[in-house]
Amino acid sequence: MDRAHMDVKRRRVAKGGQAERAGSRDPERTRASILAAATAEFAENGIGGARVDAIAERAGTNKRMLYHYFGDKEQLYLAVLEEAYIDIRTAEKSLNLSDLSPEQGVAELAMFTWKYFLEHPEFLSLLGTENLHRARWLRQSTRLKELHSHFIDKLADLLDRGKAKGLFRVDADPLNVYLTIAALGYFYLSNQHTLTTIFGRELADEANLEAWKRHIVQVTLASIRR
Amino acid sequence: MDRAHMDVKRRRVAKGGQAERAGSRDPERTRASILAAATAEFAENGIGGARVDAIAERAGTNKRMLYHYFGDKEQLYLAVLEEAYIDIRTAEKSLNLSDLSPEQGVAELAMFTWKYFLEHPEFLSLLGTENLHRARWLRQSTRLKELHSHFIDKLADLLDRGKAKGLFRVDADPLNVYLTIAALGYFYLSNQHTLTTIFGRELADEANLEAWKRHIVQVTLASIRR
DNA sequence: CCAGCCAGTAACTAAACGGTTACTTTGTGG
DNA sequence: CCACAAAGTAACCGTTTAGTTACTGGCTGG
Repeated sequence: MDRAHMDVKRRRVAKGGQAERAGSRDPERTRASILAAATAEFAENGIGGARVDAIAERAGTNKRMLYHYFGDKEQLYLAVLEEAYIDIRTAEKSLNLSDLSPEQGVAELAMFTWKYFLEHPEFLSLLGTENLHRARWLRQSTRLKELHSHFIDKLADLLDRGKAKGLFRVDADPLNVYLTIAALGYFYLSNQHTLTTIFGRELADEANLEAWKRHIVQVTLASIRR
Repeated sequence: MDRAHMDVKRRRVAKGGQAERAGSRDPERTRASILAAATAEFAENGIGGARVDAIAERAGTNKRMLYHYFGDKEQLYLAVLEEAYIDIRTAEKSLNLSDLSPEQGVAELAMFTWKYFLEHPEFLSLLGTENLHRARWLRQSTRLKELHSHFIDKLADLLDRGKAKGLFRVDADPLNVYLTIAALGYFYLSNQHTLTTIFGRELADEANLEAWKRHIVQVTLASIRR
């Protein structure tokens, strides 16, 4: 056999759109590939419906590696959840609300959140799964408790500026504002399949998505304006 | 054995709060008991996590009866889903919006929806599960397609009365109003576990629940008022 | 009054599942 | 250059799972 002489340091190029498959002898990539495959599998099937064999196959590797890197199915799920939260909080950091007027800042936060939810359906799905289990894994996670919401403070500052200018109600609460934004986006997207089936409006159509984004901004601002 | 002489037509009284157990020789009750047990099991664990054995045990019967009445696990899930939708639409019929002023009517609908969600966590959970699977079973269901939303029409009438009086914006859309009400209630309750963990506010506290109900009413009205 | 049918039980089965074992391959430092 | 550790493979294992079989008990109508 001369297979040993081939494939030296040559790495497979990831095919567009698909999760990267594990390369040979590249632990970093194998780990990442398993995590990506697990994210998709857990998001599509929930924790009870996800299959360890399916994850290994999607990752282009085998179960042994999955257990090698992540311990067991539950720890792998936790790693997926942690990564998902870290990703959104990291993305939120790119928002610079302090440069904007209070109204623009709230509008920007609402549009950012909407866009993030729209582009990351797997995040919404994982949230749903985690809540089904009453945040059992999230509560365990030490990593995520620290993550907290430094970001609620930034929103509080924004609201305070608006209150000082007499634009916003003095009782406007930052967590309530965020919950309002998140609720309107989350429900529309995560429940779109049952809603579309029952009410017969194609919620996923471009025009409807755009209209709902405007609706979120309008509603959020209306709820805090004096 | 004289077991045969006991238990004649004597039926077990359901214990408070718990799902009724199947009685002997009472097909109606056995069926209902399996359905109640399945509702709880699917709501707690999702479709992939629900166990047929667990359902049979919770129902106080055995698997054979479950397959006898419902065919298989998926058909049982569909029966649970159908019942859950029929229950909420039936409850909605008790709302008499036409007797109220437009503003009172919208407020009443919002409070009704909130109360229903609060008292039926299993319904929220089943919605989440069904959406995870892209409404796969709901779309199959012929029973539910007919159910539709006769109720959106009643809301449209209410809005029209408000528009005629110059109270509501002429572009206020009934489906959007309902989505707004449902979104704010659904997200707060179904995601309460992750939200409470991350943001450290006990969303399930009585005072917070009451405040959020008022928030929903206020936000909904603010979004349609001229 | 009993034949037949329906409710109900328990033990079983084949397949799928999460997790492990025994093994091979390969890059790297002494 | 080779010993060793880490990466990777595939076949395997015990358990759990959805679904079935073979059976019992008892109500009902002819």
